[in-house]
Amino acid sequence: MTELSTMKDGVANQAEASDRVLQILAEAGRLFASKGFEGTSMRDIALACGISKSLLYHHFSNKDEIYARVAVGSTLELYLFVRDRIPDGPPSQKIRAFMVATAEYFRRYRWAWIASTTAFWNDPDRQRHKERLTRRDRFENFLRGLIQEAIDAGEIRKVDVPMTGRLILSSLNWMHRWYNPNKSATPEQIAEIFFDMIFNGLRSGELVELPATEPPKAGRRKSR
Amino acid sequence: MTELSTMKDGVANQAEASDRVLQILAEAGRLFASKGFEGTSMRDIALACGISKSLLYHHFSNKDEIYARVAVGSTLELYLFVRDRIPDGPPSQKIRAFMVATAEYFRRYRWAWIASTTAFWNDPDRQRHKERLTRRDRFENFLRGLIQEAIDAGEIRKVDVPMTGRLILSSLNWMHRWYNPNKSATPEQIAEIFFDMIFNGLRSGELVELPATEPPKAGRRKSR
DNA sequence: GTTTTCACCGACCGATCGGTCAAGCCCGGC
DNA sequence: GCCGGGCTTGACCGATCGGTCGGTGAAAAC
Repeated sequence: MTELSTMKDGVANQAEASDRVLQILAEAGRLFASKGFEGTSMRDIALACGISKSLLYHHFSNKDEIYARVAVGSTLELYLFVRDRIPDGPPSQKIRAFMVATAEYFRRYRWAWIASTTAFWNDPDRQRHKERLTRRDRFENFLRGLIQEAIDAGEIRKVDVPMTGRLILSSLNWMHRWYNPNKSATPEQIAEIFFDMIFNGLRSGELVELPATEPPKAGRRKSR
Repeated sequence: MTELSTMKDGVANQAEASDRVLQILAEAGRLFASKGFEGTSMRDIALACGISKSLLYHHFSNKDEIYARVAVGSTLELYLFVRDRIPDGPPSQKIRAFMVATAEYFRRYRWAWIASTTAFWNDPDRQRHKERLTRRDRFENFLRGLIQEAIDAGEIRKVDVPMTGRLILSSLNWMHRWYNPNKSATPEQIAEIFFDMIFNGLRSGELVELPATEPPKAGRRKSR
C-alpha cells in the first residue's frame, strides 16, 4: 500500500481532504490549465465551485496555496507512481514502462498536470514552484538511470544520456498540447507508439537481433 | 529576396516598423515569455522600455495587438523560413533540415517563440491567436508531407504520419523549457542529435538493408 | 510665421484584482 | 430550551488592472 492510495477524483495525493477541498482543487486545476495562473481569478474558482469567494479563504490561506496544492500535489507522487510500475526485465522494457506509466499519470490527473507544467513556469519573481522542480528532477534522474542501465546492458547504443532523457520526456510533456481525449488513442497507447519510434527508429531496414536483447512486446513489431 | 529580409533584432517580420515599435515588441515578447500574457501588465512593458504607458497606446490600440504582433509575427514566417532551408536530396535529409531550420528559428527569435507557444494558448474565451494556429497547421502539414515523402521513397518505415510529426515537433517545441543558451549545444546541434535518435533509433544492433523484395512490414499501428 | 503632424506624457477612469472581516446558518451535544 | 463551532456569506478594502483624456513641445509642411 503506497501513498498513491490517497489519489481521488483526478486530484493526486490529497489525503484526508474534505469533498469541498477536493472540489476546489479539481476546479482550480481545470481553470489554471485552461487560463493560466494569472488569468484565473479567485472569483472564477469560486464561481466554478458554486460557492462564495470567502469560502476559498476558509479552506486555503491564499491563491498561491491553491496552486501549490494543485501543482505540487500532481507532481508529488509522479515519481512513486511511475517507479512502482517499472517491471523487472530488460532495461529497454523498463524505459517503455516508464513512458507508459507517465502517460497513464497524465491521463488520470490531466488538468493538474497541465496546470503544473504551464502556469508561470519561469516567472523569475516567484519561487512558488521550486519544490515542484526538485521533484521533477528526481523523476528525470530516474529516467536517466534507466537509460544508462540500457546502455550498460548493450540494449541501446551509447547515446548522450541527458539528451536522450529530454527527447523521451519531450514526447510526453508536449502531449497535452495536442491530445484530444475524444479522439485518437489513449495516452498509454501513444506512449507505446513513441517508444517504438524512438527505440527502433524511423529508418526502414531490418534489425539483426543481438544475442541477449528482447524485442518489444509481441504483436507490436514483426520480428524473428 | 524573401519576406525574411525584414527580420530584425530578434523580432520577426516587422517590416517598416519604427525603432520604438521594435523596442516595444522585443521587450513585450521577453516579458510575455517569462511572465505570461496575463502576468504582464502594460505598465511592465512601458517600464521595461523606459516610456510612459500612454505611449504604448499611441503605437498600439491595445494589449492584444501587442501580443498579436509578437506572436503572429514570430510564426508568420516560420513556414517560409523553414521551407526555404530544405535542400534537394533524400527525403530523410529534408526532415533533418526541417528540424535544424526550426531550431535555428527558435534560436534567433527565442522570446517571441516562447511567448507565442506558452501564453494563454488554450484560453477558450479568446480567439486572439486563431490566425497563429492556422499558420502552425501549415507548418505542421509541411512536415507531414516530408514524412510521407520519406515513406514513399522507402527511406523510413510505414509509421503513422501525424504521430511521427508530433514526435518530431515535440522534441523541438519542448526545447525552450530546458534549453540554456549559456550551456550545452546550439539549438541546431540539438536538433541534429534528436534527428539521429529518432531516425536511427536508440536500439543497438546492425542495420541490414533488405533486398528489393520488401516483406509486408509490421511494426506500426493503425494509420490515420 | 503660422499651422499641422506626431511622438510623448501625467493624471485620471471604472472595473477587477487578491484578500479581510464580522456576522449569520446549520446541526449535534447538553 | 440554547450553546458552541465548523461552514458559509456579502459587504468591503487598498492596489492594480487595461484603457482614456487633454495637453506639450518640437519638427515638418505650408
